Amino acid sequence: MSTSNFFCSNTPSVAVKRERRKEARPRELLDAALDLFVEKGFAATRAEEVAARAGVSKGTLFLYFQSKEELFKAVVRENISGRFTEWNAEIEEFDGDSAAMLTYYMNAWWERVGATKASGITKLMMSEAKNFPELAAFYQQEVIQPGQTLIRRILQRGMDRGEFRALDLDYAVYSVVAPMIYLVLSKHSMNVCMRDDQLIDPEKYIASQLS
Amino acid sequence: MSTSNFFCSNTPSVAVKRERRKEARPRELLDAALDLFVEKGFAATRAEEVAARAGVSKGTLFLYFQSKEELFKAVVRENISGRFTEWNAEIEEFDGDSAAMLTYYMNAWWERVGATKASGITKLMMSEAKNFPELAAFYQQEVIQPGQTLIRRILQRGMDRGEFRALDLDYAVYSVVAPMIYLVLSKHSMNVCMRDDQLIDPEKYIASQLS
DNA sequence: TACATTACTAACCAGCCAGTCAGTAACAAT
DNA sequence: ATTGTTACTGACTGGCTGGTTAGTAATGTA
Repeated sequence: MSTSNFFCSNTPSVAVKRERRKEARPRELLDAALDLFVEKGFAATRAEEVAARAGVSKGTLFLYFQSKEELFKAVVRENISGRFTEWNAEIEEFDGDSAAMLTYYMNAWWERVGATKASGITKLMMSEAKNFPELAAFYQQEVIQPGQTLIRRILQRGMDRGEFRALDLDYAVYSVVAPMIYLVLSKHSMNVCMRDDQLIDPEKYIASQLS
Repeated sequence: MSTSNFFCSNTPSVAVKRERRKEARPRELLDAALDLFVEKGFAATRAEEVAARAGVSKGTLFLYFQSKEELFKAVVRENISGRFTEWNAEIEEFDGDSAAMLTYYMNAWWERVGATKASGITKLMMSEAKNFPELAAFYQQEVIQPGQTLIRRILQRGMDRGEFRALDLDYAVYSVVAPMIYLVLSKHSMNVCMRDDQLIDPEKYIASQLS
């Protein structure tokens, strides 16, 4: 204790100037949380660490988000499920053939989610779903359900317009999703053992899946 | 407290008869550990739980394994890396053409590892490697390294005998490994969203990869 | 039966972390 | 300046878990 008093005059120059920015905090916290969740997983990410990266104290984090799980849900909404309304709208006004539409959406998804940090969430859910059933349920109904519905609508459109043959929808949806999942996993899990030139070229891969 | 005293005479009939079975404990603990690690991941599996499933107390677990990480390493040795010596030996005496050899080994791997609980270890490492660098290093040199070497030997044999065209070995090894990884992941991560009839048929899948 | 050995247990400790809250200081209004 | 509001902090709590150890009881021996 005497020590801490003795030295405390050395460091106060770095004394953090406390700021009040109510508007900016949530986004900054969400950004920090996305980074850390993707990097270390949900369980292994400590709340204090998220707060520190966002430049606030742990207390502040819990001022804006009720719990660590709520923080995670907010990250998912911000980066993934929030986009479904936008995409569902785009479907209405798209007027090419359905194969082109499918290609467009798969590439759009890759650009806006697959290629970004957000895709780490997918991998995270796969590894931790069992340990956090509530989050798994949330993800199921907030991401998987809407995603499958979206693809189903495109496929249905193709069948209605006579562009696709009659399909078992459940199976066909999976055929569309599986390669995208594979892309994401190879991006997030196999980087370690792959050289740059071994990385899959997403655009070619998507094209090759649409035979 | 009065309550616990009050009721304690009800349950002692189930009083566990303590057994001394020094020989059997390690295997029982390893089996329990494999189950739980695969089911819940490394970090989320509690030592006491492993002990309980093996029918001993936590103290006993640490009597046989120095730490949780050592327990994990032992599980990996028991279920994966222990088999490499056996397989390396088999290579010597195999006398078909190298394509058949490759098919044989991929199917053998699927039967003895991929299709069993042990394949869950692969998924586990992918999700938790970053949080446990020492385990990652261990897995790298105990599993990935020998595995790649094994495949390399087969490919090299094929090239030496003029059965395979000249290959970039690093790349070719990955081409062999990737589909197996995909098989394992779809087995452990996508069961939730796949119906039985959607599950990939491993044998056909392997065959289709060998074009 | 008496004694020795040791596999096994259960209570305990130390450290970690999500979540809380009494207090502090930044800013606004007057 | 003075006062009021509230965004923000950091010390604290309670619960959990990896690892330890003093003690207990199962088994062998004579």
